Parts: sequence; C-alpha cells; structure tokens
Amino acid sequence: MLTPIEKKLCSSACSCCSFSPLCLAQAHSLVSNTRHLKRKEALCVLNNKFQNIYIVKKGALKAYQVDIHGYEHIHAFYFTGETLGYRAIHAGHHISNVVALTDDTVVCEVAYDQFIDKLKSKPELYEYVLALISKQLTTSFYVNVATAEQRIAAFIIDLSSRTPAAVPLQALTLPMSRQDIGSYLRLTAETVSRVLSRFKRDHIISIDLKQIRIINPKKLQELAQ
Amino acid sequence: MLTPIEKKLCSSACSCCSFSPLCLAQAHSLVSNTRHLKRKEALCVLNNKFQNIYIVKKGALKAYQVDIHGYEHIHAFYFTGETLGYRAIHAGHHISNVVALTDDTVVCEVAYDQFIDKLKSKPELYEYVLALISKQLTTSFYVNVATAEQRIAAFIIDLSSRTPAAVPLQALTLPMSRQDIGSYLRLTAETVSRVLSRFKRDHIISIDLKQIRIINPKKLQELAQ
DNA sequence: CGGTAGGTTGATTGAGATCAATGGCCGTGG
DNA sequence: CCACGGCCATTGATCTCAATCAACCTACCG
Repeated sequence: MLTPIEKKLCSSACSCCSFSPLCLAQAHSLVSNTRHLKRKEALCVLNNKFQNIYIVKKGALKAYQVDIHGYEHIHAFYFTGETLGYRAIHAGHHISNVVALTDDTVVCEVAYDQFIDKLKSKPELYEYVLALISKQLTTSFYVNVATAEQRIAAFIIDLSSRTPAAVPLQALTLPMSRQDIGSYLRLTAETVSRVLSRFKRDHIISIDLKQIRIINPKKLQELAQ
Repeated sequence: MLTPIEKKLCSSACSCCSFSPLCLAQAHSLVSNTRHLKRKEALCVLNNKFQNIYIVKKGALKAYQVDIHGYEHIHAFYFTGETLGYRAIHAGHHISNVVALTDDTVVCEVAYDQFIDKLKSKPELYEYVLALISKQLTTSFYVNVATAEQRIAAFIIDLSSRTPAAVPLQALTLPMSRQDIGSYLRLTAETVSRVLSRFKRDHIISIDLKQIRIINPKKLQELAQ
C-alpha cells in the first residue's frame, strides 16, 4: 500500500498523465501554463473561445450545462491524469462550463494550435491522440442503464477505477456532492442518498459523507451488471 | 423542393459526405471498398478486429450492445453522410454490433492504417479529422433529458436535421422500429407509440407507421426544450 | 392466404420524483 | 468563543410518469 506521501507524488507526477507520451516526446514540454483553482472556480465558461486542452494534475472538476429552468446537468467528471477540452474542438467554443470540485485543483494548459503544430511534426503521435479521444466516446455508458442501483454501483466502480493508486478496501474521497452525483446519473440527491444508505446497510460499501470504501467488490460488480 | 431523383442523387453523392474533404483531397479515393447491405445485415460485429472506418452513402444503420438479459441497447443511429468506427480505435476491436436498418444500405470502407498514412502525408487535414471526431463527443445529449415527451421531440428534431435534403413539412421516413427508438431513448416501444400518438392528436406531427411529418416545428422545439 | 412482426391502446403497478422535516458541519461575524 | 445561517445529507410520506401486462389491430412476406 502506498503511503500518503507516495500517493501525493504519484498523483502530481506526469507518470499518471494520459498526455505524457505527447508532452514528454517534445524537447520542451507542451504545457504553456499551469493553473491552480479553488473550489467552484471556473476553468472553462460556456461559449468562450476554445483555445486550450487541459490535463488534470491534481483534484477534480465537473463539466455541466444549465437548462432553461436553471437546472445543472453534469455530463462529465474529470480526475487526475485525465484530459479535457476535446468536446469544444468542433464548435470552436466551449459548449459547457467546467469548474473545480476541490480546492487546490491543478491543471496543465496546452494551447491547441501549438498542440496541432507539434502533432504535425510528430505524426507518429497522431494515432495515440486519436485513441485517446476515441476512448472518450465510450466512457460513462453506464449512466444509461436501467435502475438507480445499477447506475450508482457502476458509478462507484468507475470512480475507484479512475482514482490513481486506489487500493481495494481503501477509502476514496467523493469530491462531488450527492446533488452532483444525481445530476450526472439523472437521479435526485435523495435517491442517491437512499441507495448509498441501502448499500451501506447491506455491507457492500461503507460511507460517511464524502469518505467511501468498497467492502464487497464482487457484490457491487453484480449490482452494476 | 427536390424531386425524388434529385434527392437520390444528392444522397448518394459525395457532396453530402462528412469525409469528402479527406477523400477528395487524395490523388485517388481513400475508399478501399463499397459495401451493400440488406436489412439486418451486420457491418461490424462485437469483438471483431477494428480495421476500417465507414461512411454511410445510403440508408441507415444502428449500433448496439446486448446486455446479459439479451436486451438490445442502441447507442447510435447512423445516416447518410455520417462516419462510424471511431469508437473502436481505442480498444482495437469493435465494442458494438452495427447492422443496417434498411435494405440497400451502402457504406464506403476506409482502411484505418491507410487513413492514418494519408493523414501523415497531409497534416493539414489533422484538424479537420479531430473536429469530426470531436463532434461525435457532443451528439445525442438529448437521450438524457427528463421526460419521454422531451426525448421524443428532440429525437424527431435530430432526425430531421440529420436527413440530407429534408424539407420542413416534408415527410421523413423513420428507418427504425418503435422498439429501436425506445431502446435508444431508454423508453419502451409502448411509451414511444403513445407519445407519438399524442403529438399527432395535438397536430404537432403527422405520423403513419414509418412516415412522419413535422406540422408544428415551433411547438416541437418547445417540447424538446 | 395465413403467419408473424410491428404498432396501438387500455388497465395496473412500481421505481424514483417530489414535498417535507430534521440534524450535522462549517464558515462568518459579533 | 459561541451564535447564527447556509449548505449538505438523511429519512419519511405521498405522488406521478413510464413500465409492465395484456388485448387487439394492421402491414407485410413467403
């Protein structure tokens, strides 16, 4: 098991970064800027010009749109090592808001036109980038499954698989609220809370506010289908 | 309004094809093969090796996965001019089945490694391809909205916007069954049927089996939010 | 023609939404 | 330092929309 210090190092190191093959392949880094965000601070604002791709170094973010009733629809969470911004390439401007979920969220900023230039000079990386974006086409299919129980079980599994250095039975921290989970899974916060309580009662997980621990991974997998 | 013959020409011509800037940019076409499919005939089979990208020249297809209960989950429809296959790049094998919805469906086949090679020799097309794939990250957000009515209204609008040469008030043909629509929108065929009947009763659309016509686009847009 | 798949409509049920009340945690300011 | 207010989470009671079960109709195909 990793010590907290080792975990911290791993999380902040480029070794966890899905972008590092590109970044490290260059004589100098592709990263033009590193941004530090506080909780609720915006990284991308709807309709602003698309200029950068971002890589999460530390912390977590949510991407959402607000509907005409003011309701927030979250369509993605981003964790350490993950990249974001591709959705805006086509439109040329941001099609959602992205804000930090935790204080001390750190992201690397890669200017899109520099990124394209580098790709042109290193065409062997092109396939890698296509595969990276392709992967995003297939994520979070589980938000569409039938029951609240299935979706929440799948969400917990997804979360643990995306948390670098997550160890089975080790507590994970949910960086988002019940409301956020509900918005993402299209459930109410009350339903999320009820299902989590049921999972706890049945000794599938332990949960105390934002601290969650998978007790029975097999059963959880079964519930997720 | 286009005559049926003009429509046919347009549909089958490369002018409607989102891939044509790439294909036509080459001395000879990128297309290695043209495939003709009958209704229910498979283009891609789950787990088969990923080798090609496809462009729909004519007809329509559905992509789906079958769950452990044997239920078919459709995650995409593909119409004339649209490309498919990107989802398999990351895994290297097909992660869904793709079958034709209509007899006489025609697709162009582009070998992925040839496609990559051509891209490397024409880096100015990189951005175009990234934008093309980026677009797919943002499609069919509407399957996630709240009510059956909203989803079906949005589905009809999406369908008409993706039908080449669709003219307002002109009848569109739904190439898929009520069951297919339900599978895509996560509703039952009965609910789809009921909502369509309600839209018809309220003079928002006219519908007779597979022939659908938007009578009141403004009201439909309102219902879709 | 007869068989079958697809489509419509009705009656009933149930999972999750909604409405509501309570308690804990935390940051702020007197 | 503690009081206050706001936010978040939990739990209960009730309601509602879509699923389910069921019957019947219609188009199409061998």
